[in-house]
Amino acid sequence: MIKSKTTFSVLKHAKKRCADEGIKLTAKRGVVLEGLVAAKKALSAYELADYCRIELSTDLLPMSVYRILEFLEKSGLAHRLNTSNKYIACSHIACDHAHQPPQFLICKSCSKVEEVSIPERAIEMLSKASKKAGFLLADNKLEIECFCTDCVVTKA
Amino acid sequence: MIKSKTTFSVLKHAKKRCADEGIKLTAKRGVVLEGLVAAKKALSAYELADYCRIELSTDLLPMSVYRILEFLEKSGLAHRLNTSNKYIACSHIACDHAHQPPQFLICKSCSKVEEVSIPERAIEMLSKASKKAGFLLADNKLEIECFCTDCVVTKA
DNA sequence: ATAAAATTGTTATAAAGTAACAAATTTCGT
DNA sequence: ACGAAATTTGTTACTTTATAACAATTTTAT
Repeated sequence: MIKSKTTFSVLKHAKKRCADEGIKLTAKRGVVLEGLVAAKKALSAYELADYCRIELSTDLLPMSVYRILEFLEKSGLAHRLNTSNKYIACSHIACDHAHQPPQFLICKSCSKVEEVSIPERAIEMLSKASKKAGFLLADNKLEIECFCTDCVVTKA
Repeated sequence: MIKSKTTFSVLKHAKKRCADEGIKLTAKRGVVLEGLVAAKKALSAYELADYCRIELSTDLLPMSVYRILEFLEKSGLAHRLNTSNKYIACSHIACDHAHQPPQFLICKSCSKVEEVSIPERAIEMLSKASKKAGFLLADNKLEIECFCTDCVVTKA
């Protein structure tokens, strides 16, 4: 399989970042991350295991995939989408600056995911409304169910 | 088991509403809804089956529970929380007026759930940010991960 | 009363996720 | 470089979550 320039470049950044921060990106972890970056969409742990086996010639048991995904998430290289039980590569791996907790727009129809940053002001309003109800925002992560433009068009 | 006044009252409202709207709230569906209302928290389908068996003396196979929950959701009597794969009774069963799509504050520590309505203005901001990224909000449902006051206190 | 539709029962199985422990590898102090 | 400790990976078994497929029953409407 020929790695796209983009995937290659993202992985290079990831490796550099791990080296800098003392995060151990082992061979297997690298493969899982590569799969996630190359897939360019959210994948379940099992789908990712399939992807690694078929596209990257690396056999991985689900248990290993889960463990590695947990690691990648802690290291900020991947995100877990709780609404779909899938994982997606962080879209900021190749950036060097720090980032806000992400918000995700998830297409209900085709599962396309976009990582965005909604205005600070909107978060504040959520925070305020929560506080009023006796809750404190855990983080500013948000998973928002949407339809992407493509799916809206084809449906109309 | 002695039904609390509240549960009883909510169920009465639910039955009336179903009668009015031609929704068939059968005996089993009634039991599942009763369990959900009485539990006063989000339950998985399996937890709910246990609850119905133990507290309400009604045996229900998971398959049935899932089917009934699907029905209750369509009828607006219950909500499915996608982030936790659990279900919760709609907090507006006893009201008669129409309601907005709900937002949920979910305690990451104790799973307590509060159904709220965040300000229209906040939704607008989300909608706008989404549109900018090429997504259309599917509905205004939102599941927000929080810590409830109790859990924040006990942790501090 | 009876055909059609809706609901429920039943069995089996798929899919998602985790626990527990063993083996291998890496790290680090001496 | 050597061996103890820590980390990572392999392996097996299992739990939890969810659905498919079809049969039996009940309800609804004509």
